[in-house]
Amino acid sequence: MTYSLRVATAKAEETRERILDAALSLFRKRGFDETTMRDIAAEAGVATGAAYYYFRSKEELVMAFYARTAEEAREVIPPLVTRSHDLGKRIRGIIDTQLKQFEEHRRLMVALVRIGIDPKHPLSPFGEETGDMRNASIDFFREAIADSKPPVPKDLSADLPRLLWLYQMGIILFWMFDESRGQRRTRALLDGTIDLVVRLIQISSLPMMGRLRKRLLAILRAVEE
Amino acid sequence: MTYSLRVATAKAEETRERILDAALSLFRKRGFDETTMRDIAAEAGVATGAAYYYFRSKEELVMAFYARTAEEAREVIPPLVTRSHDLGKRIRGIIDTQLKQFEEHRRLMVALVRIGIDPKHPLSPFGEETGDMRNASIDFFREAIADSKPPVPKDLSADLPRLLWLYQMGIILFWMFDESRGQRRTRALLDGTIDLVVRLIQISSLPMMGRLRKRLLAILRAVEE
DNA sequence: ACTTGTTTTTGAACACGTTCAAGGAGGCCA
DNA sequence: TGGCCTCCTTGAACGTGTTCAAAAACAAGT
Repeated sequence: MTYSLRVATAKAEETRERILDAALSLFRKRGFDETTMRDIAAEAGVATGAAYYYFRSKEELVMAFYARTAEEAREVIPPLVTRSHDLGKRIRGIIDTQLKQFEEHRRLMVALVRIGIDPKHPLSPFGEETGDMRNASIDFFREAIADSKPPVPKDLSADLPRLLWLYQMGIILFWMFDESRGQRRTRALLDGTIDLVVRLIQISSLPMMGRLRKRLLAILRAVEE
Repeated sequence: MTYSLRVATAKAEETRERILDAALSLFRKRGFDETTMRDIAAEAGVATGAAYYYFRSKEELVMAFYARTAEEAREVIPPLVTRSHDLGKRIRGIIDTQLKQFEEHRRLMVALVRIGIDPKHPLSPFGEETGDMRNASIDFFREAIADSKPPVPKDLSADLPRLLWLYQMGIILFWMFDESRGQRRTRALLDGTIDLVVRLIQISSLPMMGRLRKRLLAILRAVEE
């Protein structure tokens, strides 16, 4: 799941990397729309068509970047989660890490959203092709709610990770378009809502709230069919 | 705010309408991406460039459709809201009406979302240029919470309409990609969540919950700066 | 009717994402 | 060495959204 087509030899791998690096460098300097595939190929010192030998589309270059960071995350996040039992801190840690990874290319992710919001598109975060990456990401949250303080009721533990992942996607979306200095509006949103999420889980854990939990889960089921 | 450029004469208005109708007809038959501007112009019996005299881009053709339904909504929704005091029914009515309006062109709206999700784009529902339409839409909800059963606490009445509008946008987004028969997953989502929203407003209205309301509003302020 | 200015229409031209047929480059076996 | 196969590379060509200079149609004043 490295989002690259055919790479059999070392030289090919090197070419692919050169193209991806050229692309990212230009994207950062001029923006996604302002960079042409011809530019990228020229910068990488190959013919125009070469990029399409390794990447199916311009957007897939961005996806390759995303996949690269996702691999990094798989090494960074798990140890981070075990560092504390506080649920809020764990969630915050996961999200902060991802944001930091994307930081340099914040606006670039817009290109992914534009096409990815349609679940039918191959590169959609909701689609099939990205399933492995998505599941890995969801598993971060699965780890986070295991043995956490406050504890998560058993009947939520199957679905909550997916809901938290969705929450994370929302935050990232907001962050991408947050032009405030240092993206401090996103900080405010995180500060306010993570607390809320944890509190909500806590409240719904009360014995008297079993009915509420069942109702919420029923909605979730109905929506997912 | 009709999303049309220069229309000085009646004949021009007629040409514009012919182009828009040709576009919508083709979009519905073949889909947005599969329809070319040359197709549209040919169908309307004009030269390729003519479409760009009336519409700034292919997407603006979709926006013109959206604006058209928005005008319709302004006539249909207000009387509908006064028909009942039940907050849930009112909200449901507003959303159902919009969905019905879009029904025939459900997948078409994807084209708007793709570019509109970026608040910087002129056609974004969050941007400046669409402000009038957005405000009109928000006002539907302002009417809905006035004199409603259950009543809405005063300190929420300024912000709640915008929040409900956001909720509606989320529902519409979900609906656009809902391929279940008759979009019944969206129905399930509505059935479940409208009740929840109303219940939430109800609970937060309890006198003891003044602090919670203040906290939520503080988050909202911080996020909006 | 002629002039002048404005609105509308035209279709060629441009830029860019993408495709593809053709041609190396390098290995492997006879 | 020659033949063959796979992997990689090339750059021209295609389709499409969009622009634009020029022409046509029209309106109004004289």
